[in-house]
Amino acid sequence: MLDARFVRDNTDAVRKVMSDRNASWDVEEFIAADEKRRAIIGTVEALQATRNEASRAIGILMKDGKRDEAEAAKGEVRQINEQVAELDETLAQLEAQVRDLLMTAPNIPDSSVPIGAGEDDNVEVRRWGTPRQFDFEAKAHWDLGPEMGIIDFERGVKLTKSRFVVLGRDGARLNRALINFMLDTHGSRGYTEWAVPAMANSETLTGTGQLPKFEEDLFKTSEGLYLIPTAEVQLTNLHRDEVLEGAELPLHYVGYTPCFREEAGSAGRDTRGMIRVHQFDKVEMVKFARPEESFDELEGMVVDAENILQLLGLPYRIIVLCTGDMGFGAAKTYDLEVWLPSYDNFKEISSCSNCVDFQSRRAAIKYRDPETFKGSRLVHTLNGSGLAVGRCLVAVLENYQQADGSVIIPEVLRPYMGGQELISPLA
RNA sequence: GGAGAGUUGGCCGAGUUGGUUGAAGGCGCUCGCCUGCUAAGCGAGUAAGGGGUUUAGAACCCCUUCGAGGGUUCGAAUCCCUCACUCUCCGCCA
Repeated sequence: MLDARFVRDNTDAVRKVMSDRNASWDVEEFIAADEKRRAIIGTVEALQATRNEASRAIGILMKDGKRDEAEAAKGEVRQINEQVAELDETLAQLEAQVRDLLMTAPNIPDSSVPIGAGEDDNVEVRRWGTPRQFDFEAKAHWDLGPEMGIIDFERGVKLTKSRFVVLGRDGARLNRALINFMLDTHGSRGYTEWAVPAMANSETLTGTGQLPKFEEDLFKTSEGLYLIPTAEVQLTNLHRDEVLEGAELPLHYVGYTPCFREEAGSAGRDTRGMIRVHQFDKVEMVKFARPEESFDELEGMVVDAENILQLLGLPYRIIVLCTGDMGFGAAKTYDLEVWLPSYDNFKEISSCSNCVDFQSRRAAIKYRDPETFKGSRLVHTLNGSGLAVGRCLVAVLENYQQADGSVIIPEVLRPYMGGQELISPLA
């Protein structure tokens, strides 16, 4: 959520930002509604002030036993209340309008973000590793997995529906090994681990920005709860409506959860394999930081995500998303893209964003630091995948496959698989 | 799922015959004093959100908020209704 006062005072800047972002957000409508709203608040509060005073006077009259005078004053107050009730109705409408507008406005990109229309304008920052040259015909995971008996697309459909997958045998173990490896690695670098519910209520989803605008992307239960699309939602909302101590910042959190996405509107994209499915596993990093340090923390978070890929020996590149391609709540986003032979290209495996105060304003996450300022201020929140487990599994299979149909297990994962070095093809 | 008790400021905790109670007291925290340092002690301050004024990184004024929402009333933390959550007992169950 944007700061209403900021929008009010920087209409031109906001207008430009919205166009940079390809967002159709009506600045004029907001300004008009907000102005009306504030005017009504003024009159309502003036009326309330006189009413409060009159009420107090009645109390004194009653105490003094001046019944008649008190009764006369009551009528006057009743009239004021009628006026207030009437104004309150229009005020409620205006407040709803202003809130809805504010809730659907995307975040303002940081000045360092490249301006661009879409994904073609994203800028590559750096690369690591060299994509392997295969001296045999490399297989895509959607062929390799079923042949090895470790990915079962058909039974995923049978059990649930399309875009759900089953992992079997060493595929299931590899998945679990990846999760534990990622959690342990981040844990050893100072991230506190959490295990959180896979379902969340609407306040939680509103706090991180999925609601109200993106409800169609979420699975909803009959009780009005939602399946989480990412652990970011839960890890960030851990501190909703809390005031953190400045001395304990920055906080570095990590958690593993399954993630659920409707993928409404992505029909036809990445339909083969398990790149885009309704349920996938992900290890997520979340940080709470002071405003002045949040962009440094973002760089650090990218390094922590990279570290996983480097330890796994998977080639990747890093890009900065341009204004037109950034997510709703982000002020700046780096994507990590891993090399996938089946795509003959890099594919997103992590997205690390600094949301600055966009989420903390919605979720009321603040911090105090008496040495530096009075009262409390909004913290900055950051989140990043560390990493998407399913896509990582795919990357391992495809990049480490051998001519005989087996797959070498990266060394760092072997301790998590009982020392096993190889996933063998089905006999 | 059934019965009962509860939900007050950063924390603990008073306040239920409705009326200067946004709320006693304590802890914590901030500033000052005192002591050779620390501790103890003394004094002062210390909620959030919103609107407005101004010599505007600060100050002042007003409104709202005592789990949430609604109702009664001139006036509600205090009375009534609905919901959520917590605790205790019972039932059920990984």
